[in-house]
Amino acid sequence: MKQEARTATGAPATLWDRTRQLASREILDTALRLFSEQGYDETTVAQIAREAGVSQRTLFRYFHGKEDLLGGDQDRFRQVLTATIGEQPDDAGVWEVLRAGVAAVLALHESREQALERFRLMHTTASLRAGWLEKRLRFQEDLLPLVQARMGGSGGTAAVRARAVIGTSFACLDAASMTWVAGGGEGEIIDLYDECVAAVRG
Amino acid sequence: MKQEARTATGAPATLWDRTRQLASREILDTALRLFSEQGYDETTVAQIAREAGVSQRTLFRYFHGKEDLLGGDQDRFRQVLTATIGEQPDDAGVWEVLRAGVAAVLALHESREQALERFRLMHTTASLRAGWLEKRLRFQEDLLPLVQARMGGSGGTAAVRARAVIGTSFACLDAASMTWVAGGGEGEIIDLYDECVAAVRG
DNA sequence: GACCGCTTGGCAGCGACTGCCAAGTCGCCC
DNA sequence: GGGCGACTTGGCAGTCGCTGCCAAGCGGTC
Repeated sequence: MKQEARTATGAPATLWDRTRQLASREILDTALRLFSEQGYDETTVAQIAREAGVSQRTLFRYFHGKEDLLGGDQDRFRQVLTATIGEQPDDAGVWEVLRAGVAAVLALHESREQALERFRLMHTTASLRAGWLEKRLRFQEDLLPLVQARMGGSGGTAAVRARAVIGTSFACLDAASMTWVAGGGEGEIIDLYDECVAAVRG
Repeated sequence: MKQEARTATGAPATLWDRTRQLASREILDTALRLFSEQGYDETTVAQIAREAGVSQRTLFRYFHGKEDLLGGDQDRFRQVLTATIGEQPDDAGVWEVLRAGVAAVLALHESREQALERFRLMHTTASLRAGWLEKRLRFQEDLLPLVQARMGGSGGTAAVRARAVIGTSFACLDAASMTWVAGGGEGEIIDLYDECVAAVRG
């Protein structure tokens, strides 16, 4: 499996790439549909593969695991997050920087409905939630040097404090999205996030 | 499998209970030893069962899953946490209350070495970390009503803010324990925790 | 000593996931 | 356009965590 090549227009170059992209979408859509209809744990990978028209073996070549079938590409997630935070102005505070990162990540969802469904599944399925939290923690470690550089302060304890601030930011995102889902998708997640940060720092 | 009965002195009543307790310890010790020696993912449940002298089937009757073999009984965890937080004076602030809960949970470890080894395994093994984070999130939901009652404030948004504060507290515990492990177990976790909270609220 | 209840172990089976191998398809170059 | 090489696909077998089921064994009690 090769890295996907694209032309300057963003359209896939070869037939292979086009089929690959099509298959990927088909699998992703099928998975989200089945998860919504019958629940995550009640849906087997074999069923998704069957209904998407690929073999189970191929499905596992496209995605690293069942969890990846929801939420899609976490690499893109990571890229957007680190890029956004990296390109913030130097004089911006840590909290502003992290807020920008959160906003950028939230903007990745294609539609409000899709975002709601994904968050709903995530917060109601223990195994999914665990997986998400784990990935999240890896993002935190990625962000550590970036944030640490902005915090300055005394050397020895800089890492702890940076970790704490990043962890808090994500915890606020969790609290916000959870509440957003509980409220049926009313309002904006980022507003809830702001309220969370205010409550913590208040 | 029945609930374990104990006499007034705390000693197990029947022979069955005593053997059960012995088997439980044997399994737990074997698991921790093997995890330390060869890693969590590299250790199979079958191996633990074999070396502990029980069948695999019995092991799964004692513990709900492989994850429970590290960190032991999360019910006790939950009990201590909610009890400690519940019995804090009414005029104590949310942050003090949560700090007391964290301290009580940290005090549950039998020894410094055991705590260090557990945290080390937890923070270096992705699957374990995921499981821990998931349990943690369930604790957060348990604590939600207790904390929310203490925060008061305007009704509509009380839940979000309570979730954010609890999440932040746990995030600080994570940051503290991670840094503690990275430092080889130097100093006290609770001090690092305090520094984290200060950094966030500062 | 006999009966009842709880525990134990083995077996079969499911679901996620991986390595391996053979067959098929695409792209490119002669 | 044919053929070669690169890449993808599917199937099979196997591992590991985990569960349900059933028969056998042991502890406690009358």
